[in-house]
Formats: sequence, structure tokens, C-alpha cells
Amino acid sequence: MEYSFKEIEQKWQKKWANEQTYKVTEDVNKNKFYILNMFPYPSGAGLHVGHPLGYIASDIYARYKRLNGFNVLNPMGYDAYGLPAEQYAIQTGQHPEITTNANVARYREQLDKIGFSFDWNREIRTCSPDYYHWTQWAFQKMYESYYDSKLQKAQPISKLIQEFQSQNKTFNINGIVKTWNELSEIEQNDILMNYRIAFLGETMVNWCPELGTVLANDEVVDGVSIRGGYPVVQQKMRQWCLRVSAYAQRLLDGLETLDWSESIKETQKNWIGRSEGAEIQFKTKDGKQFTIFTTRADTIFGVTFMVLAPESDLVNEITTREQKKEVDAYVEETSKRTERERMIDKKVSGVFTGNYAINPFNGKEIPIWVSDYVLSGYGTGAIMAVPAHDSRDYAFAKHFNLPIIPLIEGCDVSTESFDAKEGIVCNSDFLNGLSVKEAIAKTKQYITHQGIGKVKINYKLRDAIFSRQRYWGEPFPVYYKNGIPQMIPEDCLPLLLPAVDKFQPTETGEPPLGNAQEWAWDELRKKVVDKSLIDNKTIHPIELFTMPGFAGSSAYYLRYMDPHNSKSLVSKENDEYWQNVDLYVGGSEHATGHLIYSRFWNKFLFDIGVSCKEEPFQKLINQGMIQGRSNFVYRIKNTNTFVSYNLRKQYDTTPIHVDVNIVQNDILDTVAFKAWRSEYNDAEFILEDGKYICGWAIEKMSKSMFNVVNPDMIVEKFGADTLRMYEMFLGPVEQSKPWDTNGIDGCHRFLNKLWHLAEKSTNEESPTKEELKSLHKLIKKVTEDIEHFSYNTSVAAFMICLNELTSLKCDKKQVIEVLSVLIAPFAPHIAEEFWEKLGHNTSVCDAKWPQYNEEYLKEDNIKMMISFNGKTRFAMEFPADADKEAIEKAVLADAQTSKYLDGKSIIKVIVVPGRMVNIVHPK
RNA sequence: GCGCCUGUGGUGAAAUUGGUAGACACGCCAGACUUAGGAUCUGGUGCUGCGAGGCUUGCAGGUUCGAGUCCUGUCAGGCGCACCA
Repeated sequence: MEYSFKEIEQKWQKKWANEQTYKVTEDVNKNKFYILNMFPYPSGAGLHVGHPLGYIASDIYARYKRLNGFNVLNPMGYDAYGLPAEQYAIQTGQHPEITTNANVARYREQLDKIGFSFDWNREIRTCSPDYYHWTQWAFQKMYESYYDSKLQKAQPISKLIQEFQSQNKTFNINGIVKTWNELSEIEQNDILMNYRIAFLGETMVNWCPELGTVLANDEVVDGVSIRGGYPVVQQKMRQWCLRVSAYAQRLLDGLETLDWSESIKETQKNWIGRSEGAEIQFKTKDGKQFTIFTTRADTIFGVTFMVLAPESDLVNEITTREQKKEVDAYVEETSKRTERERMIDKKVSGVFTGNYAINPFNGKEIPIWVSDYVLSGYGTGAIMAVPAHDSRDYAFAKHFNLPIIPLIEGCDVSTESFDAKEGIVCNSDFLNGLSVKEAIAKTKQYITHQGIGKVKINYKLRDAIFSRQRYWGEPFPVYYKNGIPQMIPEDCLPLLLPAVDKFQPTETGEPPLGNAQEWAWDELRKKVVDKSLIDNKTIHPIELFTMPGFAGSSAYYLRYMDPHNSKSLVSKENDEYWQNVDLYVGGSEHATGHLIYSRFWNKFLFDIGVSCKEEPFQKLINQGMIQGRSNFVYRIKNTNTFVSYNLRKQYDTTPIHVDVNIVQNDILDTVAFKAWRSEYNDAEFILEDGKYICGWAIEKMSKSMFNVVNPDMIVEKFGADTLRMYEMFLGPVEQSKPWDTNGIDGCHRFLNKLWHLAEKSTNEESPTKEELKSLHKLIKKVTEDIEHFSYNTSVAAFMICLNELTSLKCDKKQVIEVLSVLIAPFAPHIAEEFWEKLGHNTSVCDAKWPQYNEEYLKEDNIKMMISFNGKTRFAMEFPADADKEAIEKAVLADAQTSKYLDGKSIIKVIVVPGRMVNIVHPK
């Protein structure tokens, strides 16, 4: 009988669905294993062959763990809210809800064909009210919490208020000192905003007019938006923010406990950007005070000017009346430039404020400048400039002809600054003679002691901007009373997103939810307890901003543990059972976005006792990107004649992308090509050896390159099991590699041969010694490979084993029984079919993973390397149980007749490996 | 500029972690069978040379009896961060 994969796969997929084979329930008698893929956002293009790579790899691991007796949670869902889904809807002119549902359905259909062991009972969608209920809930908890820097954890804001009251703490409001109880509600609220973990802040944001929304830092690269590549400008706006920066140190420390790749940890460390330094207070000549941040406190004697960021509030305060006009003009000018313009054009600019600072170490007067090379958002927005030892200060000093004082013995600063933190300090009073390291420490000690500064650690990590002027996102469960945000009562959640017709964003930043004023008032009437407030119109309707894409994706893995719970995000029992994700699989492009937000979000939930683990993802595997392999045809210019690849140089040709689906092994199907597009109907070909050979290149997989390969097509032609095996065979999971359908035949042939071997295997006898050896070699290899995610080599091991069994003419049922279980993670459909034919009435998923027996693996002979006279000469074989004397004897006997030796010059013989035998044989 | 990663046949890649480099697969070559088919099977296939042999893991050194693997330098490619004081 033929291997009719189509029939087999459909049969088992139906059976799995009907019998809920992959449904998982909490079972305290079994060890848990939580495996998770980064859930996809369902784009309109559907899956291409690169998307399932990570899913297949994790599915293999999930099935393997299950066969080893673990209770495996392997869920799947959709990240359906956010910009990409909305942009797609806008482009196609349909409502995002409609496009999202259609895309989800399409994804599901494609995924089902590949035979994953997902538990679809636990499916979640970030845009479904059951789900975003808990996104909104978490936001409210963040609003009602502050970060206690002494305890280093989140605490209820009520505790802070209590402290303010009981300590009778005083606050300076516009120069008037008041105690907490003397403050108005608005003033109290303003103060608390500086502490809340979710807070309203007037901050510089990345405003993208084209997308009509603000963006988080990780959504902007090189001054343009990641989605669409539109320019982004800096603008001050009142926005919801998350105090991610409070968790900077814990986010850094947590990395040490994680089993993640070094490169992704490094990326996160860079992004968090911890730097140890000092804040030093300076006074101006006219008695005003300001603070700077530096990591090079040791260079204080080389400060020849100070620089303020143009956006800094200090600029106004410090600038003298004479210079005001000039400074204002400069500030105005820089504010008009976008981030991108500033980045491209790095020319030195700046203006003198007219004011001078006094160096607290030696009393010298230092001019204060304003320049855009100092950022307002980092440190204090003001620096002390040491041109001798900082390249940016150096460029500035050279440009404006400011003095440069070298501070390291023997350094040459005539053409460039000396930035290295090494050498012996000079020109620095009491620091002279110290190393840079010592000088930094001593200066820090000095400033602390003198009360002119303090040791300070700064982080580059900024607070996340949490509102978007968009429609397709979670509504904020917030309304306003006298401008003060109020949380909608917890038991009134979720606050549903209204169905509106006009959901397009506006360039001015008016949120699309503004089109749903009626909804806002209606919701308020339903959700706010004190109805008189509404009638008096003393309150404003619901917040019209929505949450960003990362809101829904930050704690989704917790929800999978208990997806239908309507009382809480996750029940205590379920959280304690599943703990956290043991294996997380996804792309490394989320290193500074999702993987930071998610860790932050989980740390907060840990602090408030919702999550029992501080880190959400214990082990992380970053699957590589699958690139496309494009094919080209070569058209002779101004004709409709195409010349084959190796003849193209004889003509003046233009390479043209051709659909890879009408090319096989780089040979063009000329008939299909003519039919492909009307302009090629009358195409003519110059062939070589009767074939048209195409050129090729590795490029991104995209529609415009005609190199997109659809998994449906592969499943149709070769079957899901072949697709699964081939994707793994392609190379290491973590490596980026091009897709090349050409090689798939090898995997298909393998399954075909396996099928025929299984068919022939009706012999009930025990396997022979050779057969057992081959089988147990495979068990060992596959077990080890799966543990190490080295799937490409385990596929190879299957092929080797099959070749061996075939040449042994193996026909034993017992062998096929073991093979069925071994292959089940990779090719589950065929495995089930074998299992059933062997007479089992349970799923192969409930089988037991075989253990190998070292006894069968023993080699009769051991190969060893022999070295003579310092040169490795050749390998010799010895019986496995040979002792030292026997080996020595055999080697020396061989040496007498060996062509490598003349029989008289042996000095040293070393036999390796495994057992090392040194034979020193003096002549 | 700083940090991280990767360089092996025509192609995707292996290499028990220091032990006969190129497993396995694609492709290619030759053959078998066949109602010549993009089916199946068998053998060959790193480069070079008629040959014995020689050469070979980006390049140059080093350690070692022995290096793709370890060390130093260098070149190339990729990724991340980047006026972060």
C-alpha cells in the first residue's frame, strides 16, 4: 500500500480534535512542563513557511516531554490588538474587528494542517473582553501602586498616603510650604502622580503624525516608526506612562537567573544601560544652583565649560538677560528639528548662556553653554564638559575654541580626546598620581563628604509611554473628575471597546474614540456609582486613549494557566501549579520590547502577589528567521526573449524575479512561466542543454520578490509530517537560514521508506543484535538531540537508522513499535498510524519514551589514534576489552611492519582517546 | 565608536566538545528497471594530479604527539546599542 499521507493526516487531525487528545488539565500527581510560543499577531498575509519553524520546534519538545510523563501545557492564541492589525484594516478599508476575525480564522486553518499539539481549549485573543478585562485590571493595580525604593517592590499607594499623613510631611507648592492635609485634592493628586507605577505624565513623546499616535522607544528606529517607516517628532504631551524605570535594577539582576542566550541578555543590558557615576552640584556666579551627572568625577579639574540640554528648564533660569534672545532662538530652532534630522546632521552647534558656574573643587569660573548634544531625558539634562577626555566635549571645544586641559600623564590631546579610563592622573590637585579608578573613588568620597554631591546610578531605560491615539486597543478603565483620573470600579470591568464606524486616526492626535461620545456617557452611567456626578456634568467621560500593543502581550502567559477564570487573572492554585514558562520560543526582535515589558509586568504582578515567580520565562530559545530564496530569469533588453543563467553574459540582460513556485531545482517551467503573466505569453527562451536555468539569491521572504512559500502548498504536496521534518532538517533552530524547497524530497523519501519498512514488518520475533544496536543508537541520539534542541541532527539520525535497518532487512514488529514512539514528536501523523496498526487502541501520545541500553551500544572494537615521533600517523583498532599491555604489544608489532616507520626510531607512542596509554620506548 | 555572534564542498549543514574533517540530505555523474516520468533502486561525488601522493575548515601566527574546535592578531559578514556624559 502506498504512503497516502493526505488521508492519514486528515484522519488523525480529525481524531485529535474530536477526542481532545491535547487537552490538558492541572494534575498535581504529574510534573508540569510549560512550553510557550510567542503568540502571533494575525496579519493579512497569512502564514508563510518561516512562521511555523518555532512552533514545530516547540511542538517536538512538547510531545517529547509528554512522552516522558510530563503534564505539558502548550497553548496558542493571538495578539490581535495594536498597530499592525489596525493598519491592515485601514489599508483594506474594513473594520479591524472583521479583518482580525478573518485573519485569525485563516491562521487557525493553516496551523491545524501542520498537526500541532496545542490545547485549543485555552486559546486567548488579546482583543476579547474576557481577556482584556485583566489587562485593564492590571493597569488599575499599577495606578494604585507605587514603587517603594527601600523595599525595592511595589506597594499600595494608600500606604504612601498614610506615611505622608502620619509623618506630617511637608511639600513645597509654588514656594508655599504645606503639610499633606493642607493640600487640595488636585495638589495631592499631582504629588501622588510622581509615585504611581501607572501615571499621567507630561513628557516628551515620540509623535508620529502619519500614524496619528505616539510610539514607545522600541517602536522607533533611526527616527522613523518601525511600522511603516514614517518620521517621528519629539513633542510634549500628557500621556499615560508605566514606571518601568523603577524596575531597572531588578530587570538587570533577574537576567543572571535566566537561561537565555548571551546575546539577548547583552541586548537587554544595553537597553537598560546602567551606569555608575556621581551627581555633583554646581552654583552659578549669581547664586543659582544646578546638578550634573558624570561617570568621570575624577576629571573635575579639567572642566572648562558646562552644557545644558536645550529642552532643560534650567536654560531659562540660568541664561543672562543679554544672551536671552540668542539662546531662545537656538532653543526654538532645535525644537523644530526631528530626531532624525538631528541624527543625520551631527554638526556641532550651541550657544553661550552668558552665565558662569563655579567649580566647587577649585573655585574657577566656568562658562555655561546650551547645546543639543546634551539630552534632557538622561541624567539631569546638564553636564560638566571635559574636552580632554570626552570626544563630544572635545569636538565642541574645538568648534568654539574653548580651553582643553589634559589630566592624564603623557596623553596627547592635540588632535583627539583621550577617552580611555586608564593612566595616571595629573593637573588635578589632590588626585595627582592616582590611577583613574582610584581617582573616581576618591572624588566620589570627597563630594559625599563635602555635601556637594552624591554617588548615583543612572539607567538609560525610560518609562514606557502607555497611551495610543488609536481605536484598536484596550480602552482605559478611567474617567475624569475635575481633571483627576478616577478608576472605574473593579467589579464593573471590563470596559468594552465600542463598535464605531469611524475608527481612523487623526493627524492632530484627537483619539478616534472621540467619535463615540455617546458610548462614553452611556458607559459612565452604567459604571459610576454616584449618578449625581454625571447629571451635574462635573465629571468628564471616559479616557479616550487606548492602550498600546504591548499591554495585551505582557501577561498573556499567565492567562493560559487559567483562561476561563472570570474572578481573577489566574487562580492561586493554577499559578502555583504552572509557576512560569519553562521554555519560551520566539524571535529575538522582541528583545527590547515585549521581553522587557513582560518581565516588568510580571515583576509587578509578583510584587502584588498574583504571580508566584518573579521571572516569567525561564529558558528562551530564539528561532532564526527563514529567508526567501528568490529565482531570476534574464530578459534580453528590449525583447521578450529570456536567456538561461549560464549564457546570460553573452547578452545585455535584465534579471527579473520569477515566482519560485514555477521553478524546480532552479529549472524554469517555461509553460507555467508563459501562463504566469500576460506579458510573457509569447516569451521565447534561449536554453542550455534543453533547460532554462534560473539564477537565485537569498532575500527576505516577501510577496514583491515572488519567493513566498506557503505551508499549505507544501502540506498539500508532501504532507505535514514531511514539512515538519524538513523544517527541522534545514539547520539549527536558532540560526537564520534560507528556505529552499528543493531539499524537501529527501525527507519525503525518508517517510516513504519508513512507511514501506513498517508495512513489511510483521515478524513477531525479537530483534537481532545488530538491529538492537542500530535502534538503541538512535534512541540515545534522538533523546540527547531533543534535549539540546538539535533537531537537524536527530532527523539525520533517523535516516541513518533507517538505512541500517533496511540493509539488515529488518522485519521486526518490535523495532517499528519503538520507532513509532521515537518519530512521534517529529511526524505525529505517521506515528499514530503505525501505533494503531500495531494494535494499540490508545494514542501514541500516551506511550512511553523508550530508554536506551548501553549494553547494546558497546563496540566490538575501539578505534584509536597512534602517534609516532611527534606525528599522528594512523588509526588502529583494538578489541574493546584490550588492556594496556595488549595495546602496547599490538602497536609495537605493527610499528615494525608499518610503512611509516623504519622499525628503529620509536620514541613515544600515545594512544587516545577515551583511554590514554602512554608508551615510552627508548631505542 | 562600544558590545555580542558567525565564517567548513556546487548547496543546507555534521563533527562524540582536542582525536582519521565534510555525517545526513539536496544537487550532479554513471548504471538498473520501466508504457522515457519531476517515480523507484544501486554505485560514485571536497580540491588537485594519469599515478603514488599532495592540498583543504576566511587569513597569519601560537600552544599540543594531534587544532574546525583552545590562545593571539587580522579580514569579512550579521545583530544590538549609540551624542547616554
